[in-house]
Formats: sequence, C-alpha cells, structure tokens
Amino acid sequence: MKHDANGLARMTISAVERETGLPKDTLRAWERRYGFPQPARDEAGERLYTSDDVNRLRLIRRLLDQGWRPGKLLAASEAELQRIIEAERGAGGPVAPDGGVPTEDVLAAIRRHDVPALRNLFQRSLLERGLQGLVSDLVAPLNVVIGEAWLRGELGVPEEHFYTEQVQSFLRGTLASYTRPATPPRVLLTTLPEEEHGLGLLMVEVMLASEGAQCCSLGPRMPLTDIRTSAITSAADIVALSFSAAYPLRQALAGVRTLRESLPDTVDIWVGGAGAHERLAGIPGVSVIGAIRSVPDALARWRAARLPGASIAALN
Amino acid sequence: MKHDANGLARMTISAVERETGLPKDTLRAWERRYGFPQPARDEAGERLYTSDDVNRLRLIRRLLDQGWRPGKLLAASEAELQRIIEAERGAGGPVAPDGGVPTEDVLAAIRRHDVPALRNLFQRSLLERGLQGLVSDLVAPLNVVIGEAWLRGELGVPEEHFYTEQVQSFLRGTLASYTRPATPPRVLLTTLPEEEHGLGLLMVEVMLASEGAQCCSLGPRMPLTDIRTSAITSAADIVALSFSAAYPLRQALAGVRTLRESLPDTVDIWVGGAGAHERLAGIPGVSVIGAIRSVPDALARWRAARLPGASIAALN
DNA sequence: TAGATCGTTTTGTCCAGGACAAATTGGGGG
DNA sequence: CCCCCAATTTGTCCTGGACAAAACGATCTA
Repeated sequence: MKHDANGLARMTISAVERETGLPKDTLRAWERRYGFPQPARDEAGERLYTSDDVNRLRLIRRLLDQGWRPGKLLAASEAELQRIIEAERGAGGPVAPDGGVPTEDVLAAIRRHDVPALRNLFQRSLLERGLQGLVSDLVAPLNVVIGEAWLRGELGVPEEHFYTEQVQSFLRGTLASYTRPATPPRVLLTTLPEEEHGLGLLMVEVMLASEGAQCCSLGPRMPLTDIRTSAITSAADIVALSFSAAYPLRQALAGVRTLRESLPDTVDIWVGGAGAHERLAGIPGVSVIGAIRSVPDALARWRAARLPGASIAALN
Repeated sequence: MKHDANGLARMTISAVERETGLPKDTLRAWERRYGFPQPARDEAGERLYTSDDVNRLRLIRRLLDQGWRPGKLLAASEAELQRIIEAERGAGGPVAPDGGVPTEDVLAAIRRHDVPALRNLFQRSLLERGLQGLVSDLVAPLNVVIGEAWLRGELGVPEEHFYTEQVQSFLRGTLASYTRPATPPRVLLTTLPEEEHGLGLLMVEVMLASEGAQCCSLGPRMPLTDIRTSAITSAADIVALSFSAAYPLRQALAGVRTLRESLPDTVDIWVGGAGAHERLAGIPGVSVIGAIRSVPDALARWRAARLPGASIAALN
C-alpha cells in the first residue's frame, strides 16, 4: 500500500484486483468505457486507487452477482447506487424467522468478535434442532442475512470472515465427533478452480454425513481433470459441486458438461449453492440441489434407485 | 477447456493462470524472453497451452518458491529440470522419522483417498503424543514430505488437497471438543491478502489453544486495514500472521511494517511459517516464530513479561 | 576470511489502445 | 405468449514497450 501526499492510502491495480476479485483488464476497460473508477497516477503513470474506489467496486461486484448490469452500475451516481441497494434489500423475500436462535443475537456476537458467545448460539441451535436443523434453519438463512448486512455496510470484511471461520470450525468439530456406520453412497465433494467458497461444501457434507453417506471432501478449487482422477480413485458414486452466486453461469455449464463427459455414467453429479442454475439440470446425469434442506431427499432418491435391494432399516 | 484437432485438451491463458497461480503478464513475458512456454494459437490468435505446459509450469513455480531463479528454470531442458528436482530432494535435510506414526502409512492412505484410515492415523498420533505432539511431530514434517513428494510427481494436486482438507478437519474437530478456562493472551490469527494457506494458521491456533490462550481466527486473506480494526474490536494482545514459503519477503516486510505502525504498542505481532524470514524480527514489536514447536515457549515468555503477578499454577 | 558497498542484470508488473466473440437485450414475427 | 434474430454490451485477449525493485556478483574494507 502506497500513500499520497496527504497520507491517504493508495492502492495499485493488482492490490485492487486482489481485494475486489475484479481482473485488471476489466478495471482498465471500465475506466476507459465508463470513466469509473478514475484513479490518480503515480510518477510512473501507474494507477493509484483510493479505498473509496475499492469499497464502491466491492459493492458493484456484489450487485453484479445479483444480476445487475455493469452499464447501469458503473454509470450510476452515489445516490443511484444507494437506491439500488435499498431496492435489493430483502429482494429475495424476507428470511423467515425460525423461532430458534435470534438472528440479531448472532449478529451482535459477530460484531463483538465474541467466540464463546457465537459458539454458544450454535450449540443451542444444535441442541434444539439437531445438526441438519442447525445447517438448514440457522446457517443457511444467516449466510443470506450476513451478505445483505454487508451490502448495507452494517458488517465489514473481517466480520464476514470471522463468521465463516467460526461456522466452519463448529460444523467440522461437530462432524468429527459424530460417527455412524458408513453406508453408500460415497460422495466426493469439491468446487471448480474459480470457486473458493468452501462453506457451502461443508454444509452439504454435514447433511450427507448425518444421513450416513461416506464423504470425501477435497476442499475448494480443484482442477477438472483432477476431479475425474479423484472420483475414480476414491470410487465415488456421486461428485458434489458447490457454486456461489458469483460464479458465471456460462463457466459453470462448460465445467459441468466437461466433467459429465469425462466421468463414467455410473457416477452422478450433484450441483448446489446459490450459483447452481436450473439450466445445469438440463445436462443428463446432473442433479441440481435447490436448497440445502433438500439434500436428505435427494440422497433418499439416490438410494431408492441404486440400492433397491437394501431395506431402509439396514441403512439406518 | 478447449480441444485441438487431435482432441488434446488446450487451455487458455486465464485457465493457466488459475491452475498455476502465475499471472498472465508473467506468462507472456516468459514466452517473449525465454521461449517457454510456447503455446499454440487458436483462430483468433489466442494462446492455447497444453497440459504438459501446465505441469511444467507448476513444477517451475515450486522451484521458484524454493529460491531458484526464473532464468535458470525457464531455459532448462526437461533433463536439466529433472536434475534440479533430484538435487532438491531432501535438500532441507532429512525429515527425522519420529518413531510414531510412519510417514509411509500416511502417504498410502492419502493415495487411496482413504478417509477412515487417515483419521485413524491422526487419532493414533493424538493418543500417543497429544495434540501438540500431533501438530509438531506429525503434521509439520508431513507438510514437508508431501511437498517434496508432489515435486517428484509422486502425489498429485488432489492428493495434496485431500490431505490438507483432512488435517484441517481433524484439527478443528479436536479443537472444538477441547475446552479449558480461557486465559490471556487474546490472539487474533490471520494471513495477509495474498496468502491463502490456512493450515499453518490452524496449527498455530491448536498450539495456542492447548496452552489456554483465547484464539480468534479470521481465516486467511485479510486486508491490512481490517486486521487493525479487528485487533482493536477483539481487544487482542497478539496478532499472529502466517506466511508460506511462496510469500515474497519484500511484501511481507512492507505488510508487517505497516501493520506494526497502525497497531498500538501494547499489541504484539507474531509471524510464523516457512516464509517468516529472520529479517522480519528486525522490526521492533515483531517476533518470528521459527518452528511450530516453539509456540508454547513464546507464549510462556509473553506471559512472564506481561502477567508478572499471575502464578503459572493459576494459568494451568 | 567475513562482511559491507555499489553498479549491472534479471524479472515482475504496468500501460495503451485495438480487437473480437460470447452473452445479453430488445424487438418483431409466428 | 413464445421463439428467433440483429444490435449492443461486456469481458478478455493481444502486442510491444517501459520501468523499478530485487537479485546478483565483483570490488573494497575490517
């Protein structure tokens, strides 16, 4: 981070790429076409962005992920952008209060960076609703709420990281202390290389493991060819992929199609997450898991189809 | 992924950037200066790399991280590259066999993607040596061994991911089921934005938590300004940063200096990991943790200096 | 012999501005 | 109302030049 004559922090184009996830080429194209951002230059003519630029770019990126078009957002004034954010608030329908752990309590704990308090709230939800309930009734809605709070500037980057870190810790910890007889199917979990969010993956793993499936998670960012090799090595019945809303549909389609072609027909592909568009279901042998709570159903269907001889009782 | 006339997989420059972590600009500069890689072109004149190119680039990247210079590596023939890899094998000194869980057993489980077997081995090490012993005597040497095995082509990307994922799961799980009275210091754990490896962070967290410190992990990739805010919000006594060997020293120095300036003097900064160069210790108020096993000592020193009134007994 | 100093080379990153194709949009026709 | 096509939008890639930070290595000093 450099500083200008007034001591204000100024960032180079690669720093901005890192912070916002927007490629350098795109940043330069936007400047050329829309006049925003319009960074100052250093002695060598290199761009120096302000942190205001970065904040606005982060905002724009989120709105892009929600379907807005660059032309609108980049030409928009500050006021217009605020109006768009207002309109976006709760656009996906209100998050149903679940009567369990209050969302505000969780948000308060996150704001305080209060590890014990947050763990307590998770623990409470776990006892009241079980592991699957914790994931589908608390964590899933929380992800939405926190994303929106971030958009409105009510939470910062560290708070979001802190939340993600703590949820992952709690879920993994709970999963680790949970053992039951391993039954089919064997599921390989991962994301494509451009997708780095591992929380969705973990949520699916929790749902599957609670039903006794054998999960093998590779974590995020796995090259396509390696997914194929891994699926075969680990004798997987299902390859589960997670896509966040930010993932370009076109890339998801291409990736899943290639994977589908390279995997044996006996291996199912499941895709889930906010970026798992309906059109992915158009590919034969690919199932879209619309909501995290429907994972157990999908699993039951797979078992009914593939394990016709086994009684349900034997599996439970 | 595109395909050429012979059906061979061909990747665009952004795919290669994604797979290897080498920026597009660097790939083009290497082509211009050293003639490698020299990708074919599609109808539009865009570069199409082969998977051999990518494999070699991945190799080169690792060797760069170990201190080799681009000029040597990129001009090297296939045979010369092999010779360098041979030379590199065990260059860091042999990893001491610790008499506990045999490394080969772990590698075998990783190759088979065998989750239960791997967890068993971790569990065994945990029972034989305790949590700190697991981290310092098994996980730390394993990281080195696995990195070297990858370099020699004995392990692939998915195996490395699989290992990382399983270790993290196991450690987090064990940590979650482990409670003891929280005592000072309060430690904030994270990495700078360019550093995405979270395993080192988790290892430190385990060591610290075993000694009763209050850890608050933000996960990897945290912007500098946000680290400052977070440290203050969470009233941290120590900010712990982890650097992998791949992290450029210059950037580490700049980042840590900036952070040091923005944090109150009462907050210590600890840096660790393979990329935590001695020169970082030159900054006042910054401690370099040379090896993971020295974390408890560092903690004891902090307590002796900052909590002179408290008896050791009260802390344990 | 070990270590500091300083010019030279290496190397990563940035720039401009043009090009193109994939994706989206907005009409019109069945 | 749905489908299809042309116009527009938009992300990504290209070349080839430039520059500064880092690494190197030769020279000098204690």
